[in-house]
Amino acid sequence: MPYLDLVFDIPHRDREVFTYLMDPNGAASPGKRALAPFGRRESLGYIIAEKALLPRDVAEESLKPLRRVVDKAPVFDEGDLALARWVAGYYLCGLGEALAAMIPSGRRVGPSSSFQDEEGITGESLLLSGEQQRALEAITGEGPSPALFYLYGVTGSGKTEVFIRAAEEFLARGKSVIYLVPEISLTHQTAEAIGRRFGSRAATIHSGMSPSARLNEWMRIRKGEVRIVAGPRSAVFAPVQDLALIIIDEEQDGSYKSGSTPRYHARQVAMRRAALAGAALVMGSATPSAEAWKLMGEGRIRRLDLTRRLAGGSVPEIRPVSLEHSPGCLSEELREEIRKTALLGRQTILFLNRRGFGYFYHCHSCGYELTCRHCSVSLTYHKGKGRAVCHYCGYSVPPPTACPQCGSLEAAFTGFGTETIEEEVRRTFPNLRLRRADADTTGRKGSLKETLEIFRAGGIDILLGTQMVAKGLNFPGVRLVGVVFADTGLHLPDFRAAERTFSLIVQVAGRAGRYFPDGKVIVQTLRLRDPAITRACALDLEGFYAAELTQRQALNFPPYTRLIRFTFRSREADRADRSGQRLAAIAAPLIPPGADFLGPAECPIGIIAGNHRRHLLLRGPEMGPLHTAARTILDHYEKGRDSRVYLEIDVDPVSLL
DNA sequence: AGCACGCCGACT
DNA sequence: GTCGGCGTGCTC
Repeated sequence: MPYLDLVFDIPHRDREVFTYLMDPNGAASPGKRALAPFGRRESLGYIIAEKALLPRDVAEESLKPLRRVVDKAPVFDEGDLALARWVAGYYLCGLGEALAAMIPSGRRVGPSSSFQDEEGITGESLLLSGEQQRALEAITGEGPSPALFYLYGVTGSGKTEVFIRAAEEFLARGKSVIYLVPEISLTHQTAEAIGRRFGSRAATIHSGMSPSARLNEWMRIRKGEVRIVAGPRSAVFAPVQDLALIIIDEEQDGSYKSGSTPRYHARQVAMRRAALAGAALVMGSATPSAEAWKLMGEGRIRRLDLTRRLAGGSVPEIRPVSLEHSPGCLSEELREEIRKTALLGRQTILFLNRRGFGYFYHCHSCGYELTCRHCSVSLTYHKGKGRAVCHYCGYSVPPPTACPQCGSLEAAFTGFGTETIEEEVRRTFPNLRLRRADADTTGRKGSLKETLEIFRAGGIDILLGTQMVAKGLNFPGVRLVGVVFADTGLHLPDFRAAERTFSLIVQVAGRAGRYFPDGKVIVQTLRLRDPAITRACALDLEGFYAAELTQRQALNFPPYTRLIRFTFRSREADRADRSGQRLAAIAAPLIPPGADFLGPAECPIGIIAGNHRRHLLLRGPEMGPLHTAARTILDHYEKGRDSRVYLEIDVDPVSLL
């Protein structure tokens, strides 16, 4: 066939498929990538089809030949293409953008593989508890399709072992498994464990690998040499043969949602892939997302409970403590428990979801606030760097010695971050060994891993950190967990704020006393009565989700509705305003029955890096009609759009900031 | 998303 | 006069 259809990784406006002349060697075929003359340059394109005839409106003379075919063997097949088409349709992006997100960008396939076969690969099979055994049988047994499961169990109840056993069972049947884990924190730990267990039959694909290493693993997986792939969200696209099971660990984790086009959610893609392949899907967490909880309640996902902590641990005592009358950021109770823990020769984790030393500079005389020049957020003082820094764009200034506006000395940074805590803890407990782990201390590679290893070995008494110490880590020596300030994020104008706060507290609390019955958790707060905090401290999951779902339903928010978010960005505020208003005017007559739209409005963070931001939310009970409406709206919007306004589309947004 | 073309202000 | 700022438009 003389012609080839290609797509490119560009946001498509009107046209997205480009036709080229077949290359003379005939090396080109669908599924391979090729360099092609594209505009005034050469671009890497994806060959999606061959064809014999040209559409009426295309002249043969306007076609160019390919420059060079990049791949010896196809990097994607019909199934991948079908999935890419679904991603492009669901997330309203170009087919080329979808393919680019699915397939590693490496050009050359080299040697090496993630894991090697070692001695004793088969060992370390633990005896399962009754609950674990029943869960395993449900997942691996014959059942109605689609087989959707949720392994719901407290931290330490042995979810991972059930996942691995289920994987083993499917591998024994000659099938393949994808095992998804959240970004960074759990990726390496789990991937290593999978590698140890499955040797060269396992592979991992993660952001730390070079593009060629990723492509290499990708090709091994495609050839069927690999039967189990462990990795973060992009691993949901791994081209395994005979897929029979997808595992999603820590299902509620935000890193499953992509932050750039296509803004896909690995859970959504996994459900689609599992359905297409006739595979089972099993998610797991101690704190399911509200979406998953609702589906379990409706019986659309089968819930499998793990209620018992293994390894002799028990549920720790979780005590909410008011920070109101504490002079610093450590309450009397927390200080006392740190002391007691140290005397027992055990370890403490302190958690605070905020970096820096002070996050809000305020002048009591004139009311001045120190904010970023390019973003509408306040600057955070980082003592280590000696600068006041913007966490959104990196802009920084030397910390003022007096109010920059009126010169008053009644001006200072208030509020605390991990650096503040570090200083206070060192002052209060000069003899205890403390290490801080946050984005500022883990800049260089491997430093977090090193800190965690020292902590595990007992070389640190207190581990202080942000999110990165909160999840999935098991340290037998930990007795005490202190949540320094649980309220961060609760005030955010985001309908998921309570859910995030709740699940973070429960997750962090799970780090305490996994192997001993005397675990203690202290949750410091200024909102002792906030239901997200009281219910988290009582480990009242049922109560929290019931109340949260009632609220979501009353306010018409997910999971009772679906959302599509349109975000407008421009250097000029009025251009962003006008584009938002224009989209609203286009949308108004096209809103499906039962649906509505919110906005346009200024985004909660109105300016980031000098870009003024406005957004509009399309909301409705079903995604189907919303999609149809959104496509029509976008078609109209494209004609006569302001070229200085950037529009970003987010289907099922997780954050509205 | 690139990448060139083109149309206005600063400088030799 | 021209160098280069970036705004605009096109890509088989």
